[in-house]
Amino acid sequence: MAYAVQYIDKLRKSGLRPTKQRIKICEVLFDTDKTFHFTIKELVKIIENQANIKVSLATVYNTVHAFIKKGYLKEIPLNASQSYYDTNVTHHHHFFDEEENRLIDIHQDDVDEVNIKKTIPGKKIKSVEVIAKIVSDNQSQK
Amino acid sequence: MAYAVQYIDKLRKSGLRPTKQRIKICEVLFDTDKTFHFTIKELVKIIENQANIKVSLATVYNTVHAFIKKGYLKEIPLNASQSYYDTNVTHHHHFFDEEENRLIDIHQDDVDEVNIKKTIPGKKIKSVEVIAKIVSDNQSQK
DNA sequence: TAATACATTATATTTATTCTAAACTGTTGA
DNA sequence: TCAACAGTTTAGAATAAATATAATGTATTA
Repeated sequence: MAYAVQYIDKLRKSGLRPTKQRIKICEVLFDTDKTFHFTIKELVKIIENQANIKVSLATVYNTVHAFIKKGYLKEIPLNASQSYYDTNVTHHHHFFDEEENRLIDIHQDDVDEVNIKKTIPGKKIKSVEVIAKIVSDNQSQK
Repeated sequence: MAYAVQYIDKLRKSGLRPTKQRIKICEVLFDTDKTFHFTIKELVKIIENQANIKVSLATVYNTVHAFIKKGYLKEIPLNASQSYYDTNVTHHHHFFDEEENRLIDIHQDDVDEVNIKKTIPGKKIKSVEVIAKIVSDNQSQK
């Protein structure tokens, strides 16, 4: 309950009324120093395991999307059957291990700033994401 | 028919027998200087409009996936409901215009080489993709 | 050219996501 | 405080992309 006030604020700023379910979602997402990656299904499972509150898929989808729109969460661009989300909304990038279906953060400091020289008339860049796919390194040859 | 021999070769190297349908798919994908982006549905539509050959979704999926595995096509990492593919398999990046659901190439020359300092034990980098989301630039303030 | 192994197809299945509509709850103002 | 309203939750239905299935057809080979 420590952060309830913040969560109510976050929800209101996202245009959502603070309800039991939504506050529970906030607790799972933001009640820790550590950021993490998740899918909707995983988030539902975490909530089920942590609380005696029942939350429907629809509510979770709605809330997550509202937070993304507001910038409190980020969707990670990937070619996976499910969408992956990130509680870390600071500027950083990702490794994606397709063999293990695992995402790993790459800190901003570990990549030089991506500087794109090309521009598109009437458009501005909203975000720049680097996705580096990694695979098992079965001994470099020789 | 000009490139039939190449296509048969591409198919065989991908572990596929050259059939009418698959050669038609090759013609649509590779019978031009220009590279392009496509979804499976779009590809099926192009084939239907160009040929009197009927090709099922399943065949198109199978063939496209075999080509991706072999490196003749690339899948573009995105959060869209459908998968987007690219006939340009050279090293380059993309703008994604979410408002118009449109992909635009960014040539290698228009981005500095992305140099990732972090490494993951036992893993090597297979590919590095930059996705820059763009939105309408409704006048920069002031 | 016959036998075999692989392909094609229509259709069914699976699964993530979105939609719907009925029941419920937070909010507002009297 | 409470009634009325607007927004919310939910189970289940709907949608749609992608994959699987199995019967029929075709390329390959010896």
